[in-house]
Amino acid sequence: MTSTPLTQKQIQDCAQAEHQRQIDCEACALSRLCLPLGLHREELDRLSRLVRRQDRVSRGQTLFEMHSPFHCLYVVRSGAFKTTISVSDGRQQVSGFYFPGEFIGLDAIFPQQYQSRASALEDSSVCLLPYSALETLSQQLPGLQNQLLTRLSKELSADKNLLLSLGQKSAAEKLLTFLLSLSRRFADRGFSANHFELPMTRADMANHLGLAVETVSRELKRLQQQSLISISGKQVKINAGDEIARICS
Amino acid sequence: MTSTPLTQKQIQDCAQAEHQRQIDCEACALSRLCLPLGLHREELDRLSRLVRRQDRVSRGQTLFEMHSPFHCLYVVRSGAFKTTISVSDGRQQVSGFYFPGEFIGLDAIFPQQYQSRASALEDSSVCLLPYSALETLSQQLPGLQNQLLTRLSKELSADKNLLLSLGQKSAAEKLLTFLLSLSRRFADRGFSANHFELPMTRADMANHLGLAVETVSRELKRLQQQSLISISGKQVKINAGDEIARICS
DNA sequence: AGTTTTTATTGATCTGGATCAAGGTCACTC
DNA sequence: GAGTGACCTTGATCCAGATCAATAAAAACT
Repeated sequence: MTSTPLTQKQIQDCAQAEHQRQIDCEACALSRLCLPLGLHREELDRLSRLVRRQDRVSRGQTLFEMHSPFHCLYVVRSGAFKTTISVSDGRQQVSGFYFPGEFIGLDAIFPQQYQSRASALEDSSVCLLPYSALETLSQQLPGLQNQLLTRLSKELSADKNLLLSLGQKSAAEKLLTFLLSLSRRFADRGFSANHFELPMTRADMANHLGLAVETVSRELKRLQQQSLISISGKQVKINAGDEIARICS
Repeated sequence: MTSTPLTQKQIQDCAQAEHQRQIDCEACALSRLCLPLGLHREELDRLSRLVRRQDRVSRGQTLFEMHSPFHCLYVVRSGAFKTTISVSDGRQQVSGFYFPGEFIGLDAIFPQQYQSRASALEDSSVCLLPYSALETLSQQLPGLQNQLLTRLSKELSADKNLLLSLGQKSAAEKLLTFLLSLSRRFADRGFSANHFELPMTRADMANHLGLAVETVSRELKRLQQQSLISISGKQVKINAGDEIARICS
Protein backbone atom coordinates (compact mmCIF):
# COMPACT_ATOMS: atom_id res chain seq x y z
CA MET A 1 0.00 0.00 0.00
CA THR A 2 1.40 3.40 -0.95
CA SER A 3 0.42 6.79 0.34
CA THR A 4 -1.56 9.11 -1.85
CA PRO A 5 0.75 11.01 -4.18
CA LEU A 6 0.59 14.78 -4.21
CA THR A 7 -1.42 16.21 -7.04
CA GLN A 8 0.07 19.09 -8.97
CA LYS A 9 -2.76 21.24 -7.70
CA GLN A 10 -1.96 20.47 -4.10
CA ILE A 11 1.65 21.36 -4.60
CA GLN A 12 0.76 24.65 -6.23
CA ASP A 13 -1.83 25.43 -3.60
CA CYS A 14 0.71 25.05 -0.86
CA ALA A 15 3.23 27.45 -2.32
CA GLN A 16 5.30 27.81 -5.44
CA ALA A 17 6.34 24.40 -6.66
CA GLU A 18 9.64 25.40 -8.19
CA HIS A 19 11.42 25.95 -4.88
CA GLN A 20 10.20 22.70 -3.41
CA ARG A 21 11.96 19.38 -3.47
CA GLN A 22 11.08 15.96 -2.27
CA ILE A 23 13.00 15.07 0.83
CA ASP A 24 14.14 12.25 3.04
CA CYS A 25 12.75 12.57 6.53
CA GLU A 26 14.98 9.78 7.81
CA ALA A 27 18.11 11.67 6.90
CA CYS A 28 16.84 14.98 8.25
CA ALA A 29 18.81 16.44 11.13
CA LEU A 30 15.58 17.63 12.67
CA SER A 31 13.94 14.24 12.85
CA ARG A 32 14.10 14.09 16.63
CA LEU A 33 12.07 17.26 16.97
CA CYS A 34 9.72 16.62 14.11
CA LEU A 35 7.01 14.26 12.94
CA PRO A 36 9.25 11.22 12.46
CA LEU A 37 9.46 10.76 16.21
CA GLY A 38 8.28 7.25 16.93
CA LEU A 39 8.03 6.11 13.32
CA HIS A 40 9.88 3.14 11.86
CA ARG A 41 12.03 3.14 8.77
CA GLU A 42 9.34 1.90 6.43
CA GLU A 43 6.84 4.35 7.89
CA LEU A 44 9.31 7.20 7.52
CA ASP A 45 9.62 6.35 3.89
CA ARG A 46 5.90 6.73 3.38
CA LEU A 47 5.92 10.01 5.23
CA SER A 48 8.83 11.29 3.17
CA ARG A 49 6.87 10.69 0.02
CA LEU A 50 4.22 13.25 0.88
CA VAL A 51 6.42 15.91 2.44
CA ARG A 52 7.77 18.74 0.32
CA ARG A 53 10.43 21.19 1.26
CA GLN A 54 10.77 24.90 0.62
CA ASP A 55 14.34 25.91 1.26
CA ARG A 56 14.27 29.61 0.72
CA VAL A 57 11.84 31.61 2.75
CA SER A 58 13.45 34.98 3.14
CA ARG A 59 13.02 37.36 6.02
CA GLY A 60 9.60 39.02 5.87
CA GLN A 61 8.19 36.57 3.34
CA THR A 62 4.78 35.09 4.17
CA LEU A 63 3.84 31.42 4.11
CA PHE A 64 0.13 32.19 3.93
CA GLU A 65 -2.30 35.03 4.42
CA MET A 66 -5.11 35.12 6.95
CA HIS A 67 -8.31 33.57 5.58
CA SER A 68 -6.64 31.96 2.60
CA PRO A 69 -7.67 28.34 1.95
CA PHE A 70 -5.96 25.70 4.03
CA HIS A 71 -4.12 22.86 2.30
CA CYS A 72 -0.84 22.37 4.10
CA LEU A 73 0.63 22.37 7.53
CA TYR A 74 4.12 23.83 7.72
CA VAL A 75 7.01 22.61 9.83
CA VAL A 76 9.85 25.02 10.47
CA ARG A 77 13.16 23.51 9.35
CA SER A 78 15.40 26.45 10.11
CA GLY A 79 14.89 30.06 11.08
CA ALA A 80 11.87 31.45 12.86
CA PHE A 81 8.33 32.61 12.09
CA LYS A 82 5.55 34.63 13.64
CA THR A 83 1.81 34.42 13.06
CA THR A 84 -0.39 37.50 13.15
CA ILE A 85 -4.16 37.81 13.49
CA SER A 86 -5.81 41.04 12.45
CA VAL A 87 -9.08 42.85 13.00
CA SER A 88 -10.80 44.96 10.37
CA ASP A 89 -9.62 48.28 11.83
CA GLY A 90 -5.98 47.32 11.36
CA ARG A 91 -5.10 46.32 14.90
CA GLN A 92 -3.27 43.04 15.01
CA GLN A 93 -2.01 40.46 17.47
CA VAL A 94 1.14 38.39 17.12
CA SER A 95 -0.43 35.07 18.07
CA GLY A 96 2.67 32.91 18.09
CA PHE A 97 6.35 32.40 17.35
CA TYR A 98 7.58 29.21 15.72
CA PHE A 99 11.00 27.53 15.79
CA PRO A 100 12.55 24.49 14.07
CA GLY A 101 10.44 21.38 14.45
CA GLU A 102 7.27 23.32 15.32
CA PHE A 103 4.06 23.22 13.29
CA ILE A 104 2.39 26.26 11.79
CA GLY A 105 -1.25 26.23 10.70
CA LEU A 106 -2.78 23.77 13.17
CA ASP A 107 -5.62 26.18 13.95
CA ALA A 108 -6.65 26.08 10.29
CA ILE A 109 -7.73 22.42 10.32
CA PHE A 110 -11.20 23.11 11.64
CA PRO A 111 -12.17 26.20 9.65
CA GLN A 112 -10.23 24.98 6.59
CA GLN A 113 -8.73 28.41 6.17
CA TYR A 114 -5.70 29.91 7.81
CA GLN A 115 -6.59 31.98 10.86
CA SER A 116 -3.53 34.20 10.72
CA ARG A 117 -0.72 35.39 8.48
CA ALA A 118 2.58 33.56 8.91
CA SER A 119 5.79 35.41 8.10
CA ALA A 120 9.49 34.69 8.47
CA LEU A 121 11.44 36.60 11.12
CA GLU A 122 14.71 35.68 9.43
CA ASP A 123 15.79 33.71 6.38
CA SER A 124 14.24 30.32 6.96
CA SER A 125 13.18 27.03 5.44
CA VAL A 126 10.11 24.89 5.95
CA CYS A 127 8.58 21.55 5.10
CA LEU A 128 5.07 21.40 3.68
CA LEU A 129 2.65 18.70 4.74
CA PRO A 130 -0.43 18.44 2.52
CA TYR A 131 -3.07 17.97 5.16
CA SER A 132 -5.49 15.58 3.50
CA ALA A 133 -2.67 13.18 2.63
CA LEU A 134 -1.30 13.51 6.13
CA GLU A 135 -4.68 12.72 7.63
CA THR A 136 -5.02 9.65 5.43
CA LEU A 137 -1.54 8.42 6.28
CA SER A 138 -2.01 8.97 9.99
CA GLN A 139 -5.01 6.68 9.75
CA GLN A 140 -2.50 3.96 8.98
CA LEU A 141 0.38 4.97 11.21
CA PRO A 142 -0.58 5.21 14.88
CA GLY A 143 2.64 7.03 15.67
CA LEU A 144 1.78 9.72 13.19
CA GLN A 145 -1.75 10.17 14.49
CA ASN A 146 -0.34 10.46 17.97
CA GLN A 147 2.16 13.08 16.82
CA LEU A 148 -0.57 15.19 15.26
CA LEU A 149 -2.82 15.04 18.31
CA THR A 150 0.12 15.75 20.58
CA ARG A 151 1.23 18.77 18.59
CA LEU A 152 -2.24 20.24 18.65
CA SER A 153 -2.53 19.62 22.36
CA LYS A 154 0.88 21.15 23.01
CA GLU A 155 0.04 24.35 21.21
CA LEU A 156 -3.24 24.48 23.11
CA SER A 157 -1.33 24.20 26.40
CA ALA A 158 1.02 26.96 25.36
CA ASP A 159 -1.83 29.25 24.39
CA LYS A 160 -3.63 28.70 27.68
CA ASN A 161 -0.47 29.72 29.44
CA LEU A 162 -0.25 32.84 27.35
CA LEU A 163 -3.85 33.61 28.27
CA LEU A 164 -2.81 33.48 31.89
CA SER A 165 0.02 35.91 31.18
CA LEU A 166 -2.14 38.32 29.24
CA GLY A 167 -5.01 38.20 31.67
CA GLN A 168 -3.29 38.28 35.04
CA LYS A 169 0.37 39.20 34.92
CA SER A 170 2.25 42.49 35.18
CA ALA A 171 4.47 43.72 32.37
CA ALA A 172 7.62 42.39 34.04
CA GLU A 173 6.04 39.01 34.72
CA LYS A 174 4.82 38.74 31.14
CA LEU A 175 8.34 39.37 29.90
CA LEU A 176 9.94 36.88 32.28
CA THR A 177 7.38 34.22 31.38
CA PHE A 178 8.01 34.85 27.72
CA LEU A 179 11.81 34.74 28.02
CA LEU A 180 11.57 31.56 30.06
CA SER A 181 9.44 29.86 27.42
CA LEU A 182 11.93 30.90 24.73
CA SER A 183 14.77 29.62 26.87
CA ARG A 184 13.11 26.23 27.25
CA ARG A 185 12.36 25.93 23.58
CA PHE A 186 15.94 26.78 22.65
CA ALA A 187 17.21 24.27 25.18
CA ASP A 188 14.94 21.59 23.65
CA ARG A 189 16.66 22.30 20.37
CA GLY A 190 20.11 21.80 21.78
CA PHE A 191 20.98 25.46 22.24
CA SER A 192 21.89 27.20 25.45
CA ALA A 193 19.03 27.86 27.84
CA ASN A 194 20.90 30.78 29.37
CA HIS A 195 22.19 32.68 26.41
CA PHE A 196 20.34 33.21 23.17
CA GLU A 197 19.41 35.73 20.54
CA LEU A 198 15.89 37.09 20.19
CA PRO A 199 14.71 36.54 16.63
CA MET A 200 11.87 39.05 16.90
CA THR A 201 11.79 42.82 17.30
CA ARG A 202 10.74 44.62 20.48
CA ALA A 203 7.54 45.56 18.65
CA ASP A 204 6.68 41.90 17.98
CA MET A 205 7.39 40.99 21.57
CA ALA A 206 5.37 43.92 22.90
CA ASN A 207 2.40 43.16 20.71
CA HIS A 208 2.47 39.47 21.53
CA LEU A 209 2.36 40.26 25.25
CA GLY A 210 -0.18 43.06 25.02
CA LEU A 211 2.31 45.78 25.92
CA ALA A 212 3.71 48.95 24.35
CA VAL A 213 7.20 48.86 22.86
CA GLU A 214 8.32 51.49 25.36
CA THR A 215 7.15 49.34 28.25
CA VAL A 216 9.10 46.37 26.95
CA SER A 217 12.23 48.48 26.68
CA ARG A 218 11.87 49.93 30.18
CA GLU A 219 10.93 46.68 31.89
CA LEU A 220 13.76 44.74 30.26
CA LYS A 221 16.10 47.39 31.56
CA ARG A 222 14.63 47.07 35.03
CA LEU A 223 14.96 43.28 34.95
CA GLN A 224 18.59 43.75 34.06
CA GLN A 225 19.06 46.16 36.99
CA GLN A 226 17.65 43.42 39.22
CA SER A 227 20.29 41.09 37.72
CA LEU A 228 17.65 38.59 36.65
CA ILE A 229 18.73 38.90 33.03
CA SER A 230 21.31 40.68 30.92
CA ILE A 231 20.12 42.14 27.69
CA SER A 232 21.90 43.99 24.95
CA GLY A 233 20.02 44.47 21.73
CA LYS A 234 18.85 41.01 20.77
CA GLN A 235 21.31 39.14 22.98
CA VAL A 236 19.73 37.76 26.12
CA LYS A 237 21.35 36.15 29.10
CA ILE A 238 19.26 34.45 31.75
CA ASN A 239 21.15 35.04 34.99
CA ALA A 240 18.75 33.59 37.51
CA GLY A 241 16.75 30.90 35.74
CA ASP A 242 15.54 29.24 38.92
CA GLU A 243 14.42 32.50 40.45
CA ILE A 244 12.65 33.42 37.22
CA ALA A 245 10.97 30.02 37.07
CA ARG A 246 9.76 30.54 40.63
CA ILE A 247 8.31 33.95 39.76
CA CYS A 248 6.56 32.60 36.67
CA SER A 249 5.11 29.39 38.00
CA MET B 1 -21.77 25.22 47.78
CA THR B 2 -19.54 22.20 48.22
CA SER B 3 -16.93 21.09 45.73
CA THR B 4 -16.34 17.36 45.87
CA PRO B 5 -13.65 16.11 43.51
CA LEU B 6 -14.12 12.82 41.75
CA THR B 7 -12.70 9.92 43.68
CA GLN B 8 -9.25 8.67 42.79
CA LYS B 9 -10.88 5.52 41.50
CA GLN B 10 -13.14 7.51 39.20
CA ILE B 11 -10.21 9.44 37.87
CA GLN B 12 -8.02 6.41 37.36
CA ASP B 13 -10.60 4.13 35.90
CA CYS B 14 -13.11 6.10 33.97
CA ALA B 15 -15.29 3.10 33.28
CA GLN B 16 -16.00 1.84 36.80
CA ALA B 17 -17.52 4.50 39.04
CA GLU B 18 -20.98 3.94 40.40
CA HIS B 19 -22.60 7.04 38.95
CA GLN B 20 -21.39 6.21 35.49
CA ARG B 21 -23.41 4.18 33.09
CA GLN B 22 -22.77 2.78 29.69
CA ILE B 23 -24.69 4.71 27.13
CA ASP B 24 -25.98 4.61 23.61
CA CYS B 25 -24.43 7.39 21.54
CA GLU B 26 -26.79 6.72 18.68
CA ALA B 27 -29.83 7.49 20.80
CA CYS B 28 -28.26 10.57 22.40
CA ALA B 29 -30.03 13.82 21.70
CA LEU B 30 -26.67 15.52 21.49
CA SER B 31 -25.28 13.33 18.72
CA ARG B 32 -25.32 16.10 16.16
CA LEU B 33 -23.04 18.28 18.27
CA CYS B 34 -20.84 15.51 19.55
CA LEU B 35 -18.36 12.90 18.44
CA PRO B 36 -20.84 10.72 16.52
CA LEU B 37 -20.97 13.29 13.74
CA GLY B 38 -20.04 11.47 10.58
CA LEU B 39 -19.97 7.98 12.05
CA HIS B 40 -22.08 5.07 10.81
CA ARG B 41 -24.32 2.89 12.91
CA GLU B 42 -21.79 0.12 13.40
CA GLU B 43 -19.07 2.64 14.25
CA LEU B 44 -21.36 4.37 16.72
CA ASP B 45 -21.84 1.10 18.45
CA ARG B 46 -18.11 0.67 18.94
CA LEU B 47 -17.83 4.22 20.23
CA SER B 48 -20.72 3.72 22.64
CA ARG B 49 -18.95 0.79 24.18
CA LEU B 50 -16.08 2.90 25.47
CA VAL B 51 -18.01 5.99 26.52
CA ARG B 52 -19.25 6.29 30.09
CA ARG B 53 -21.67 8.81 31.44
CA GLN B 54 -21.77 10.72 34.70
CA ASP B 55 -25.23 12.14 35.16
CA ARG B 56 -24.87 14.12 38.34
CA VAL B 57 -22.21 16.75 38.44
CA SER B 58 -23.56 19.35 40.78
CA ARG B 59 -22.83 23.05 40.70
CA GLY B 60 -19.32 23.72 41.98
CA GLN B 61 -18.16 20.12 41.69
CA THR B 62 -14.87 19.57 39.89
CA LEU B 63 -14.21 17.09 37.10
CA PHE B 64 -10.48 17.19 37.67
CA GLU B 65 -7.82 19.21 39.43
CA MET B 66 -4.93 20.99 37.76
CA HIS B 67 -1.89 18.72 37.33
CA SER B 68 -3.79 15.52 38.14
CA PRO B 69 -3.04 12.61 35.78
CA PHE B 70 -4.89 12.60 32.49
CA HIS B 71 -7.01 9.61 31.58
CA CYS B 72 -10.25 10.89 30.12
CA LEU B 73 -11.60 13.59 27.90
CA TYR B 74 -14.95 14.93 29.03
CA VAL B 75 -17.86 15.94 26.83
CA VAL B 76 -20.49 18.20 28.34
CA ARG B 77 -23.94 16.62 28.03
CA SER B 78 -25.92 19.26 29.86
CA GLY B 79 -25.11 22.30 31.94
CA ALA B 80 -21.91 24.33 31.72
CA PHE B 81 -18.33 24.24 32.97
CA LYS B 82 -15.36 26.52 33.40
CA THR B 83 -11.68 25.68 33.47
CA THR B 84 -9.25 27.59 35.67
CA ILE B 85 -5.45 27.76 35.54
CA SER B 86 -3.61 28.94 38.60
CA VAL B 87 -0.19 30.28 39.52
CA SER B 88 1.58 29.54 42.77
CA ASP B 89 0.70 32.89 44.37
CA GLY B 90 -3.02 32.17 44.05
CA ARG B 91 -3.84 34.25 41.02
CA GLN B 92 -5.91 32.35 38.54
CA GLN B 93 -7.26 32.64 35.04
CA VAL B 94 -10.56 31.27 33.80
CA SER B 95 -9.24 29.72 30.62
CA GLY B 96 -12.48 28.56 29.07
CA PHE B 97 -16.20 27.95 29.31
CA TYR B 98 -17.73 24.73 28.00
CA PHE B 99 -21.26 23.94 26.82
CA PRO B 100 -23.08 20.79 25.70
CA GLY B 101 -21.23 18.90 23.00
CA GLU B 102 -17.90 20.58 23.80
CA PHE B 103 -14.76 18.76 24.93
CA ILE B 104 -12.91 19.46 28.14
CA GLY B 105 -9.33 18.35 28.69
CA LEU B 106 -7.90 18.50 25.17
CA ASP B 107 -4.87 20.44 26.36
CA ALA B 108 -3.97 17.53 28.66
CA ILE B 109 -3.18 15.10 25.84
CA PHE B 110 0.38 16.27 25.38
CA PRO B 111 1.52 16.70 28.98
CA GLN B 112 -0.61 13.74 30.12
CA GLN B 113 -1.87 15.75 33.04
CA TYR B 114 -4.72 18.20 33.22
CA GLN B 115 -3.56 21.79 32.75
CA SER B 116 -6.45 23.35 34.65
CA ARG B 117 -9.24 22.62 37.12
CA ALA B 118 -12.64 22.02 35.55
CA SER B 119 -15.73 22.84 37.59
CA ALA B 120 -19.45 22.92 36.95
CA LEU B 121 -21.15 26.32 36.75
CA GLU B 122 -24.54 24.68 37.30
CA ASP B 123 -25.86 21.16 37.81
CA SER B 124 -24.55 19.30 34.81
CA SER B 125 -23.83 15.93 33.26
CA VAL B 126 -20.89 14.73 31.20
CA CYS B 127 -19.65 11.80 29.16
CA LEU B 128 -16.21 10.39 29.87
CA LEU B 129 -13.96 9.25 27.05
CA PRO B 130 -10.99 7.14 28.19
CA TYR B 131 -8.31 8.66 26.01
CA SER B 132 -6.14 5.67 25.20
CA ALA B 133 -9.15 3.66 24.04
CA LEU B 134 -10.37 6.63 22.05
CA GLU B 135 -7.01 6.99 20.37
CA THR B 136 -6.96 3.32 19.46
CA LEU B 137 -10.49 3.40 18.10
CA SER B 138 -9.86 6.55 16.09
CA GLN B 139 -7.06 4.64 14.40
CA GLN B 140 -9.78 2.48 12.92
CA LEU B 141 -12.51 5.05 12.34
CA PRO B 142 -11.39 7.89 10.08
CA GLY B 143 -14.45 9.91 11.05
CA LEU B 144 -13.47 9.73 14.68
CA GLN B 145 -9.88 10.74 14.05
CA ASN B 146 -11.15 13.67 12.04
CA GLN B 147 -13.49 14.68 14.86
CA LEU B 148 -10.67 14.68 17.39
CA LEU B 149 -8.34 16.71 15.20
CA THR B 150 -11.14 19.10 14.36
CA ARG B 151 -12.08 19.64 18.00
CA LEU B 152 -8.52 20.39 18.94
CA SER B 153 -8.16 22.78 16.04
CA LYS B 154 -11.42 24.51 16.88
CA GLU B 155 -10.40 25.16 20.46
CA LEU B 156 -7.06 26.45 19.20
CA SER B 157 -8.86 28.90 16.92
CA ALA B 158 -11.05 30.06 19.78
CA ASP B 159 -8.05 30.61 22.04
CA LYS B 160 -6.18 32.61 19.40
CA ASN B 161 -9.22 34.84 19.15
CA LEU B 162 -9.27 35.31 22.88
CA LEU B 163 -5.59 36.23 22.75
CA LEU B 164 -6.51 38.97 20.30
CA SER B 165 -9.17 40.23 22.72
CA LEU B 166 -6.89 40.15 25.73
CA GLY B 167 -3.95 41.71 23.95
CA GLN B 168 -5.55 44.44 21.88
CA LYS B 169 -9.12 45.22 22.78
CA SER B 170 -10.76 47.70 25.15
CA ALA B 171 -12.98 46.53 28.00
CA ALA B 172 -16.17 47.18 26.04
CA GLU B 173 -14.83 45.37 22.97
CA LYS B 174 -13.76 42.40 25.07
CA LEU B 175 -17.26 42.13 26.49
CA LEU B 176 -18.96 42.43 23.11
CA THR B 177 -16.66 39.83 21.58
CA PHE B 178 -17.35 37.52 24.47
CA LEU B 179 -21.12 37.95 24.34
CA LEU B 180 -21.07 37.42 20.59
CA SER B 181 -19.17 34.17 20.95
CA LEU B 182 -21.64 32.96 23.58
CA SER B 183 -24.51 33.97 21.33
CA ARG B 184 -23.11 31.94 18.43
CA ARG B 185 -22.50 28.91 20.59
CA PHE B 186 -26.03 29.03 21.97
CA ALA B 187 -27.41 29.40 18.46
CA ASP B 188 -25.40 26.35 17.34
CA ARG B 189 -27.18 24.42 20.10
CA GLY B 190 -30.62 25.44 18.90
CA PHE B 191 -31.17 28.24 21.42
CA SER B 192 -31.86 31.85 20.69
CA ALA B 193 -28.88 33.88 19.53
CA ASN B 194 -30.47 37.07 20.81
CA HIS B 195 -31.70 36.17 24.23
CA PHE B 196 -29.91 33.92 26.68
CA GLU B 197 -28.86 33.49 30.26
CA LEU B 198 -25.27 33.84 31.40
CA PRO B 199 -24.24 30.70 33.26
CA MET B 200 -21.21 32.34 34.87
CA THR B 201 -20.79 35.08 37.46
CA ARG B 202 -19.51 38.56 36.70
CA ALA B 203 -16.32 37.55 38.47
CA ASP B 204 -15.76 34.61 36.11
CA MET B 205 -16.44 36.79 33.10
CA ALA B 206 -14.17 39.55 34.38
CA ASN B 207 -11.34 37.18 35.13
CA HIS B 208 -11.67 35.41 31.78
CA LEU B 209 -11.37 38.74 29.96
CA GLY B 210 -8.62 40.19 32.13
CA LEU B 211 -10.87 42.84 33.70
CA ALA B 212 -12.06 43.80 37.17
CA VAL B 213 -15.60 42.84 38.20
CA GLU B 214 -16.46 46.51 38.62
CA THR B 215 -15.37 47.26 35.08
CA VAL B 216 -17.58 44.48 33.73
CA SER B 217 -20.55 45.86 35.62
CA ARG B 218 -19.97 49.41 34.43
CA GLU B 219 -19.22 48.56 30.83
CA LEU B 220 -22.23 46.28 30.52
CA LYS B 221 -24.36 49.14 31.77
CA ARG B 222 -22.81 51.48 29.23
CA LEU B 223 -23.41 48.98 26.39
CA GLN B 224 -27.04 48.86 27.48
CA GLN B 225 -27.24 52.66 27.42
CA GLN B 226 -25.97 52.48 23.85
CA SER B 227 -28.83 50.03 23.15
CA LEU B 228 -26.41 47.41 21.84
CA ILE B 229 -27.57 44.95 24.49
CA SER B 230 -30.08 44.69 27.33
CA ILE B 231 -28.87 43.11 30.49
CA SER B 232 -30.57 42.35 33.76
CA GLY B 233 -28.75 40.09 36.16
CA LYS B 234 -27.86 37.05 34.09
CA GLN B 235 -30.42 37.67 31.34
CA VAL B 236 -28.85 39.04 28.19
CA LYS B 237 -30.51 40.37 25.07
CA ILE B 238 -28.48 41.13 21.99
CA ASN B 239 -30.21 44.09 20.39
CA ALA B 240 -27.86 44.89 17.55
CA GLY B 241 -26.11 41.65 16.58
CA ASP B 242 -24.94 42.91 13.20
CA GLU B 243 -23.52 46.10 14.64
CA ILE B 244 -21.77 44.12 17.37
CA ALA B 245 -20.36 41.68 14.82
CA ARG B 246 -19.01 44.65 12.86
CA ILE B 247 -17.33 46.08 15.96
CA CYS B 248 -15.77 42.72 16.88
CA SER B 249 -14.54 41.54 13.49
C1' DA C 1 -39.76 33.23 56.19
C1' DG C 2 -35.90 34.95 57.92
C1' DT C 3 -30.81 34.84 58.12
C1' DT C 4 -26.45 34.34 56.06
C1' DT C 5 -23.61 34.34 52.18
C1' DT C 6 -22.60 35.32 47.72
C1' DT C 7 -22.95 38.27 43.89
C1' DA C 8 -23.69 42.73 41.68
C1' DT C 9 -23.74 47.72 41.46
C1' DT C 10 -22.16 52.38 42.17
C1' DG C 11 -19.01 56.10 43.52
C1' DA C 12 -14.28 58.01 44.67
C1' DT C 13 -9.58 57.66 44.03
C1' DC C 14 -5.31 55.81 42.35
C1' DT C 15 -1.82 53.82 39.18
C1' DG C 16 0.50 50.72 35.69
C1' DG C 17 1.31 51.09 31.58
C1' DA C 18 -0.14 53.74 27.26
C1' DT C 19 0.80 57.59 24.54
C1' DC C 20 3.37 61.49 22.96
C1' DA C 21 7.84 63.35 21.93
C1' DA C 22 12.67 63.30 21.03
C1' DG C 23 17.05 61.22 20.36
C1' DG C 24 20.12 57.48 19.67
C1' DT C 25 21.76 53.14 17.48
C1' DC C 26 22.08 49.68 14.29
C1' DA C 27 22.22 47.45 9.74
C1' DC C 28 21.39 48.05 5.37
C1' DT C 29 22.42 50.04 0.53
C1' DC C 30 24.93 52.50 -2.86
C1' DG D 1 31.81 55.14 4.65
C1' DA D 2 27.98 58.33 4.18
C1' DG D 3 23.15 58.14 3.89
C1' DT D 4 18.81 56.11 4.90
C1' DG D 5 15.33 53.81 7.21
C1' DA D 6 14.13 50.58 10.72
C1' DC D 7 14.55 49.75 15.35
C1' DC D 8 15.38 50.87 20.20
C1' DT D 9 15.72 53.81 24.31
C1' DT D 10 14.51 57.46 27.44
C1' DG D 11 11.68 61.12 29.45
C1' DA D 12 7.14 63.57 30.29
C1' DT D 13 2.40 63.27 30.54
C1' DC D 14 -2.07 61.10 30.46
C1' DC D 15 -5.86 57.88 30.98
C1' DA D 16 -8.42 53.35 30.96
C1' DG D 17 -9.26 50.52 34.02
C1' DA D 18 -7.74 48.86 38.76
C1' DT D 19 -8.48 49.33 43.52
C1' DC D 20 -10.86 50.80 47.64
C1' DA D 21 -15.20 51.47 49.96
C1' DA D 22 -19.95 51.05 50.66
C1' DT D 23 -24.41 49.46 49.58
C1' DA D 24 -27.90 46.73 47.25
C1' DA D 25 -29.79 42.71 45.50
C1' DA D 26 -29.90 37.82 44.79
C1' DA D 27 -29.22 33.19 46.08
C1' DA D 28 -28.62 29.68 49.27
C1' DC D 29 -29.31 27.71 53.61
C1' DT D 30 -31.82 26.74 58.14
